[in-house]
Amino acid sequence: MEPIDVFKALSNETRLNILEWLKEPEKHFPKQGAHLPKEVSYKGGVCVGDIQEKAKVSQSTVSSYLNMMQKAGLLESVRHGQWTYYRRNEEFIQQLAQYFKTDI
Amino acid sequence: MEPIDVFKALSNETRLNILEWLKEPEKHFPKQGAHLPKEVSYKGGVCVGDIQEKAKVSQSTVSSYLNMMQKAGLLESVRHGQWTYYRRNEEFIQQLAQYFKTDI
DNA sequence: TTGACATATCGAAAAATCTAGATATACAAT
DNA sequence: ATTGTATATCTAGATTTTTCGATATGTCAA
Repeated sequence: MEPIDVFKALSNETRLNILEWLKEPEKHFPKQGAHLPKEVSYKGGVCVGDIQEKAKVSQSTVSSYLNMMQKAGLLESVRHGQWTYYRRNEEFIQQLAQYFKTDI
Repeated sequence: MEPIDVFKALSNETRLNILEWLKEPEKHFPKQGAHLPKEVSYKGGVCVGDIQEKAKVSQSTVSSYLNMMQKAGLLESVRHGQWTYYRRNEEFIQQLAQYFKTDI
């Protein structure tokens, strides 16, 4: 875990919003999972396009944001067909909260 | 509390180090408190010069780092004579850990 | 009150980040 | 095969951050 990369990822309003939205995907992304067939269970995953629409930044920007957050460990993704679904990496975020509590 | 300012403050190796050093000032700053007279009790406070020496960045840089961290809420300071002593704002950091746990 | 020292602030160059549009890639449907 | 759609990558200009040296301010000591 690279704390600095995590903090950098969190140092941006839009990225922080994305992380919060993904806590309650069904609330913030009503159309969520529209393309996800049932045999692929990826609970809470939201595709890039839906996130882009809500975040109101360009497609390339949201793509690189998501990539950055994933590299930092905050998100995980799965590609299905032409869509990439991102969701929070709750296990990592849990560890992070622990790290924060004990190390910061 | 402005989470983004906090995360920006933590997005730098040197600043992160300073925060960690200040968890155990007597360990990391052996000469700590050399100028602090006993009647001023400011436990754990370390003066700018000592921090600069350890951080190995310029005086102006360390001064602005400390100011930034204080504005973010992470540090608090007291001036005594010609020295300014900085220490962790543990109460704030505590709240922060809580925020992190519940909101991130 | 002058000189020395600690810290803060200013101004600027270099580096990093932000963000978009253009293009590439991957897949789906026809 | 071709076209359309979703996402990723590339490129580049704008903005922000980093970091320093120079200078200013505040304080102590002689």
